Amino acid sequence: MKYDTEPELTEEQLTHVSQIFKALGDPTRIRILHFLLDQEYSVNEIAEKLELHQSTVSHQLSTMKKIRLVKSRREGTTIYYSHDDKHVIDLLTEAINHACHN
Amino acid sequence: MKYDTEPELTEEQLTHVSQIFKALGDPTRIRILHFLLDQEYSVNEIAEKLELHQSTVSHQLSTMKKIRLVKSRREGTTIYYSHDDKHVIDLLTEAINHACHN
DNA sequence: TGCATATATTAGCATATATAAATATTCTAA
DNA sequence: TTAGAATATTTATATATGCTAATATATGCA
Repeated sequence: MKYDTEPELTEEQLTHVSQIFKALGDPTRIRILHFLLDQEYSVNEIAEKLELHQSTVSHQLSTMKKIRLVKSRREGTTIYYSHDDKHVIDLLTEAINHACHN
Repeated sequence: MKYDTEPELTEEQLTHVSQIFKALGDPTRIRILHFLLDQEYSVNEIAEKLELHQSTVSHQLSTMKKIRLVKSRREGTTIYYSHDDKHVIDLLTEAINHACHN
């Protein structure tokens, strides 16, 4: 039996890649990330615009921040979020573009 | 309050895109898809090479087949699987490449 | 200090899903 | 038609996760 010559994935690669895809595998997180495509927004702005509970947005932002998909910036009591991984944004927009003409 | 001018994602786009990312968000499925990069393999070959239970491989292949990530071909009692969405393969390899130098 | 606003965290619930063992199905060959 | 091989399905279990309400924390201001 002959097998592929592709190099095996390392444990780290597997973990990292699946973590990112897992984060993108939820409609709510996709909506949030997509909303942050070109501009930063506060938690409340995101919640209002996307019609989500404040705690839901905060929670999902925190999960995305843990794996460096978004970053935050404080201004008084307000915290602005923006995306923090251009490559992930590229993956997302490519997937969306592909979903369009399909 | 001013909001982004990006077009809102449609329900269909959201569902489709999150479905694909969700499928890629599991290490076992990534290993299987990656193993199928350049060549088709039978269920047993995949199970042996990746050291997974036969039922696990069969189950994961069936979930990926449902959403057209893989396709199958029968030859006697053996069923060969291969990937069926070049674009998803591209997303995967891009993510892996990025994970390498990171 | 005390109050209001914005955000974060906690806890509970419901749902989803990954794995594995056991069983069933499908096909080939004798 | 019957046995064996390959794959699929069923069932059970454990784990993860998304959402919500409630509460906590942090900041700015009177």
